[in-house]
Amino acid sequence: MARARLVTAPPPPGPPLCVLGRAEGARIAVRTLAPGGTITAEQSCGTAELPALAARLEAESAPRWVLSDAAAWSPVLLRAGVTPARCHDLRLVHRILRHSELVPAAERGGGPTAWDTPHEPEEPARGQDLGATLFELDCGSSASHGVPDGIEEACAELSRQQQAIAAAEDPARLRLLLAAESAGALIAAELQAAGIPWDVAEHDRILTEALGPRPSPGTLPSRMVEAAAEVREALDDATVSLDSPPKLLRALHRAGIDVPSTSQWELQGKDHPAIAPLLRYKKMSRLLTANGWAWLDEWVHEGRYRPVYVPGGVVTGRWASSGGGALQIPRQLRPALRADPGWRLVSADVSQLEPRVLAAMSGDGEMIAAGAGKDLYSGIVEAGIVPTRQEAKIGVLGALYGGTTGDSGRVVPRLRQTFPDAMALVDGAAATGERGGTVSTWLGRSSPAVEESWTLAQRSAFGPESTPAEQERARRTARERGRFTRNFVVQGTAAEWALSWMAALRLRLAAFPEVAADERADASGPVFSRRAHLAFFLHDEVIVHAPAAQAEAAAAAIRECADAAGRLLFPGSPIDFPLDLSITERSAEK
DNA sequence: GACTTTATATAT
DNA sequence: GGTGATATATAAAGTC
Repeated sequence: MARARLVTAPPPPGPPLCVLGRAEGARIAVRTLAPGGTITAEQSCGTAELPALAARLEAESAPRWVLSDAAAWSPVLLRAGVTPARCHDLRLVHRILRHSELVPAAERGGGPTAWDTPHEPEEPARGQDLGATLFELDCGSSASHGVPDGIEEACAELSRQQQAIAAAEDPARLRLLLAAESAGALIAAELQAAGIPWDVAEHDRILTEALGPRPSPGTLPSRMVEAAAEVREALDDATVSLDSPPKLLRALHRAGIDVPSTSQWELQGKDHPAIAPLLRYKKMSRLLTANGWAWLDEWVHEGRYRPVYVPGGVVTGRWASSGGGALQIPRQLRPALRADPGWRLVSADVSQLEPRVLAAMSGDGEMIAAGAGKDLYSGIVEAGIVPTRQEAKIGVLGALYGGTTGDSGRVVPRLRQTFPDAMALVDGAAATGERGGTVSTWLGRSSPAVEESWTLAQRSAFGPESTPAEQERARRTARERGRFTRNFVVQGTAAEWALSWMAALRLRLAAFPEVAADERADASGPVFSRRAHLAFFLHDEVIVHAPAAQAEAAAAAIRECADAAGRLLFPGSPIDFPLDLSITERSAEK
């Protein structure tokens, strides 16, 4: 696997690097480096002058901005309307390099350093309070809990990272990943700044329809009160709490309903008059507590929902979010996403992203053909492999997740016959994981290594003095890890595709012309009110908020960038990534 | 009382 | 006797 490198890779061609960092006093230094690493210029300014200086350098040379943590620096720049085209996020890059199998172990860095600081969920991350980070920059408190942000520390870390990248097995591939990850950091900051256009009245209407009118504080909405009364009546227990699983479970047992838990899945199908109202109550309770009026008050201001996105927040490279459950917005509330007057929502999601990514990674011609230009699951049906689309879907998901029982267990062996290359890739990843090994995505993000205790437990379980229970437990944890690594390679590569898609799209949209002053969507802020911009991202789906006149062009850009992402990751592959795309004023409940 | 764990819901 | 991945959020219950 590891090929000897006989020559040092030449420095990559490309734009100059501008490293941003704190200098003496309250100054901020901007150090310009040629691609080879030599310093060609250095300037400094106060915080207030930074946006002007950054805007000038951006216009002059479109550098790659080297930022200790784009999440911390972006708000300062965005407030002043500066949107860097490219960046290198030292914190995110550090995390990838630390684990990547493409990087020789000696170059991955020793023990944890200040650069391993995880994303800090910023305290006032709600409302339009983008000034908080600027304040932190002013008073210098961010250094205490964030990554280092001094100019010398940033340059030293950059230099260390460049050395690790140059020593990597496939530097060009790794650079793609690092550029995509860094672009993601800029996109996340911009998504938060722009916000999701949110129709409070529509949200309130959905809540009122489902729950009854907004109740006074401390009381339940009328339809929940009614459902609760029906449940208590049917259980013949006038006081039982429906919100406490243990108490509810005991009450169900007293009424002769034999269920192991109070979950929806166990309840449905039981024949008892309490079941139907209880299930209704649970649905309503979920809506009220997760996305009710309190959520609306807390998270939506001036027609925008501004969640905090956390790029790379999931081990596989997927994004996480913090605040308001942005990635779990129930489909029921989708109609509350509504474009501003005169604007449109251009929504696009990739059909079967993960199976397509698997087909491309493995070069499985049969699987690529099954999805060519159409629904991949239907393609599997048409090829005569399974009788129904539903079975095709269950089988493919079983292959990605490691399902061995039930319906997926029955279908997966047939897929293994039909798509040997694709299945060999995920099966291989699972086998590596079961052995305690590390697997990597297409561009080189690697799964975390197992704990030493895990390896020891596995070893001892198969030694002479182990009990059957010990062996069984070891086998189970090994299989669990196999399912994790099996899924890691596909989910992680899909995340890389999605980042590449958005990174390209972001640059395309930024080049759109500005609309006239009276056509702006002011709530999106000074930067994003003037032209089509990204407004939402969810793993395989984007929503662009666009002036009506730019909606068609935005849709075309979304499609072209999906094609471009496919070619970037899988050059020469016939794989395609068809989109479901729509231009609407209001997001549709799917 | 502050903190952690469990149960249950949601998304892909 | 367990048998499908990755997550976040809430509230109740458990722990110190």
